[in-house]
Amino acid sequence: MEQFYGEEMDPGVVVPRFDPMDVQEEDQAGSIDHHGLLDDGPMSFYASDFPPLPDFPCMSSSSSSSSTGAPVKATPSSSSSTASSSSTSAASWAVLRSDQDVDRSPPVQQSPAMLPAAATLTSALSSTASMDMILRDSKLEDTINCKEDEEAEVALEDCLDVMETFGYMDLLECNDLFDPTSMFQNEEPTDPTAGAYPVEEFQVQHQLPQEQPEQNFQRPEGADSHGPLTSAAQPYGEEQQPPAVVVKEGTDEMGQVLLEWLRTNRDSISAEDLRRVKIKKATIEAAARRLGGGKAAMKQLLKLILEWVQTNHLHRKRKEDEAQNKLHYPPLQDLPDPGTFPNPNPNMLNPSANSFTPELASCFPSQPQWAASPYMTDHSGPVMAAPPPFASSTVGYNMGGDPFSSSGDLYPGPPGLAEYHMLDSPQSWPLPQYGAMPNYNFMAADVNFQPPGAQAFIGYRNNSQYSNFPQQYYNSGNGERSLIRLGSSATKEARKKRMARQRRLMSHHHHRSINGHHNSHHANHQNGHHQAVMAMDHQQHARVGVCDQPGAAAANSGNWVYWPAAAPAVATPAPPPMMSPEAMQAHQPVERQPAMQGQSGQRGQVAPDRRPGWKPENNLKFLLQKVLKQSDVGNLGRIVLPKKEAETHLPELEARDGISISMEDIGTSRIWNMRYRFWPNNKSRMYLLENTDSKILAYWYDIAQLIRGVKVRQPEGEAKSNAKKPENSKPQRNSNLQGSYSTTANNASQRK
DNA sequence: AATCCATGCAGAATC
DNA sequence: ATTCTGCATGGATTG
Repeated sequence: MEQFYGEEMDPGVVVPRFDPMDVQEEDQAGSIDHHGLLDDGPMSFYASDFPPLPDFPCMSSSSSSSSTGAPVKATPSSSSSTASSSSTSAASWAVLRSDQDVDRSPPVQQSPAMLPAAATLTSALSSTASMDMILRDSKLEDTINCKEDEEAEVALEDCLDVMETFGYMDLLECNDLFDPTSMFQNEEPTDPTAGAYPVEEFQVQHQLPQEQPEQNFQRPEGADSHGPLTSAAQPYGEEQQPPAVVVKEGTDEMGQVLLEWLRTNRDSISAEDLRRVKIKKATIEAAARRLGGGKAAMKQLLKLILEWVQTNHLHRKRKEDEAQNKLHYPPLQDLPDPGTFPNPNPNMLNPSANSFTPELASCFPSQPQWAASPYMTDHSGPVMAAPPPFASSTVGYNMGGDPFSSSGDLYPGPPGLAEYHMLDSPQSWPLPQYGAMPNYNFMAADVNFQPPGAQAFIGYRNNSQYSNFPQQYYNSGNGERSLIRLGSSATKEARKKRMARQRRLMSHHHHRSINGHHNSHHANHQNGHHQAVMAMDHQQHARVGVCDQPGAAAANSGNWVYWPAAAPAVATPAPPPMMSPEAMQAHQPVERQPAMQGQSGQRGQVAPDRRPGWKPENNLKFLLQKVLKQSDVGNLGRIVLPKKEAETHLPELEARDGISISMEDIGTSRIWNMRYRFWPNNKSRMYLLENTDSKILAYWYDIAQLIRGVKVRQPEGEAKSNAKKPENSKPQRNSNLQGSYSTTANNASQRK
């Protein structure tokens, strides 16, 4: 549910009830035109993710009909939102993407030996998702040059953005993988269509002594001899000619870059290292396009890739060295015991394989974020839903800045290496893992992690739900197995950086809208002009959001809902973890984010809708929405739901007492327990969402926060017993929802 | 006319 | 006395 109110309105003006039909186009256009923020900041995805209000297929009649007064003229105004949500969302998105791609990706053509590195790459690329995607080529160059001044710092973050872009792009959406090891293939490219993928133009071949006489790649011992590098990575001793770089016509510059890089790093980078790097062609293409396209872009991209390879490799080597000397160092923390619990991806427990050493990531200052992700313990907090057994030990990174939780303070600080878990590779989360974690509550902070399959969530209990986040067991030290949420960008340092930059950006935007925001905010609060949205993915995750801006209703053909409470236009610093709602409200930026289409977009293009916020949300299925009425926001703690939408998209209710639903706050990971029920009304029903007490609503209003509900699966047996029976001739129910709700109230006696 | 739904209000439950 | 729960009413909307 979200609040809507006009922005940049004069103080004290009573905000007419929002009529999304009147503002959608202008709002969108205005937002885009005036702010040009489509590509800015991780926060932007909030707005972007939400289709326009009128486009919701289930737009409650009350929403439009209840509009009173003159339609709010959409002003290309500012919007606000908590930075926390965006941060967390963005951070989690990478996880989602990474895992989500598991499903989509056909069996990756990787040899087992390649998996770690490939996974590392994938995760590393993806794990930058929490960063902005501002990309400026000039700054990228600065990044590559590793400038140290402040401007360079920004540039470096932009560099990260580039890498982030990699992650955002279809890393694994198609089968075509760019294999850097192809650079070491000794045969000429045979595929005439290879030219379609510029990167493939790089070909490193043997025997071009005139170009690369001194190259001497040492093949690591024990390295497998198969794979694309087979011929290229043949052991060659000092007397052998090393692989040489063959620069095809038209790729001289890139070839030179590669050659130079090879020369520079020949002592630290082996062919084996390169062979392990696999990037999808589509990703390369997309990244190149994002960099401006053309050879220059490819050159930059190559630099980035090579830098990454170098960094990763150096880090790994360093870890290996540390491993050799580990007896000299006491363990920082209890390391997960791979033997204690199955870990589908040993890399998850191998920081060296999945993380970067910050100090080594000289040219990628953001990499420490990738590596040092101290996944914060995500406490469910004193919410309606009792913390599940493992909630307190659930570890995750939460930038949410939940004013009601201490999640922000749970930031564990520099954790031991055991907690430096990089994003896992798509391969890291096979289906069985989900089934193996019943009753673990996992608080998703923001973005959906799309589990490999719906069946993976079978067995969830009430109030004990998996978030759509990848998770990883680890030994908490007390014998309990805990879950590590695989997030990204979790270091304090990284957060400081982001916040610093976001402050700068905020200062740029804040002045334009702060007055209008607050005034309108309160006005709407008083008038109950809020927008309620429920959405869920096609499996078991539901969301309830509160939006306070009509602007979210930009023209859009989206068919799912991810409604921005008040998406900031730019990267916004996460509010202090313990910030009070009031403080958070004041803290909010007020730039309104244009709603953007969430599903369209061409592969490889870094279109707005391809940005991190969208993809995960594509899994959401619209449920319903309504403009909250005064009675909805009163102290009765109940919201009347549109009957049609409720019956269509929500589980059919056998008993009037309905079922309980756990909704997750997207920004805070807080779980709200609500009850979905109905009242008999004449010959019909009234569907309500109860337990939406004033505290929750106030919370929503104050921070304009999006509430996401994560539906709870009930145990299989219970789910079966509660299998919905057709009642009368109700509209077809969403079968996907069945079993996703607990039915604690189903057995409640009818009161009359 | 049928239906939806916002909300007032009565009765029950609780403090 | 206050709060909670649930029903009933009537305006608004839809067909």
